[in-house]
Amino acid sequence: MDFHKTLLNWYLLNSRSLPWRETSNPYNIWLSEIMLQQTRIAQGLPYYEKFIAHFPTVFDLANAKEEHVLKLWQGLGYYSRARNLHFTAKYVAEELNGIFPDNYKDLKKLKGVGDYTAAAIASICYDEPVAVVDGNVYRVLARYFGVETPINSTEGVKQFKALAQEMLYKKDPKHYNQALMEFGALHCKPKNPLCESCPFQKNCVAFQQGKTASLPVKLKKTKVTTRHFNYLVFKKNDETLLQKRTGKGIWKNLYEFPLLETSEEIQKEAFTNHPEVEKLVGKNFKNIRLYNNKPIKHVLSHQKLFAKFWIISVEDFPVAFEKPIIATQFSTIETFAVPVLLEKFIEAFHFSK
DNA sequence: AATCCGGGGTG
DNA sequence: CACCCAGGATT
Repeated sequence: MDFHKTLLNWYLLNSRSLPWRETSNPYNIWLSEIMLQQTRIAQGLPYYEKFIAHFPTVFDLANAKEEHVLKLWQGLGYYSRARNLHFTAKYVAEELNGIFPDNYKDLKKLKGVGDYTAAAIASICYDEPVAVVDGNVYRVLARYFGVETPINSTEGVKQFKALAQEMLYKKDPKHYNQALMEFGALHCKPKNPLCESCPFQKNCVAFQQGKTASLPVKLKKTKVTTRHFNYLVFKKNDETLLQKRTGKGIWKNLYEFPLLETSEEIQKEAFTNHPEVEKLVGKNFKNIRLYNNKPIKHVLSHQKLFAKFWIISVEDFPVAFEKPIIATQFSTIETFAVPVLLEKFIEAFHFSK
């Protein structure tokens, strides 16, 4: 049996019911594809529902404030996706009359839309015969054909892209593409794939040669740096201070308490004597208490963060900040987009005490 | 070509 | 703990 026939038959019996499968509206498909980049469906699904409810059309998204978009994106990670999403929504609404490009080549010009996403939208919305190559596709093809080229090498990317395009069932790219990804996600899983019930068993090189567990091949892992964050949680009656993260680096355009980063974990005496702290609050160390004696560990893809939250009670807020600062009632913090690390602190910390 | 960018699930 | 997820942008 042909590969595509077996695949599409499997898909017919095993596909999940998902909201973006009920439509061919490029706005919905685009939104879902951006959200699902490096993100599991279970994690992205509630965000998709939330965005569609708040922004039914690309015009609604274009007219929103970036702050609102980031707030709704909060917790999903890779926040450049949200910023690019908003940028592209404005572009499509204002420059393209709200009409998305209808082909792979032009879709790829949109900010935040790369090879994968352009192929997904083009095939799903417009039946263009372009193969998607995501993590699932790499895995299924590497195993089925026994390809040992590292999937994240330049050579591997080229090879798998060509292979995927060659295998593509051009008469129905929309369902073939989704079927291949769905098969990788549900059946040909990274760990414990369901080989015993696999319809490709007979022709799968990895299964025949017992290589399933070692495919696909991937080059090294990224090295993780460690950082130490000290958050200054000012407390003036029911108000506190927030700053917006700008420039490069993590959490761009999200909010946080004023931050003092140190090269090592810092204890109370060193903290109160730190020049930056003295500059802000003087030597009034009696008003400073440490919320968590043990640093809170927060892991990102390239960084391991250790955070201490210092509660600083004041009668007047300092004015010596270098970056713009916002005074807000603690109960109003929830309107700001903050990293999950801070969201957890805010939830646990009872500001009135 | 390498590195950066989140957060959560899985084994 | 290591690995992965419906990747893309930047350097």
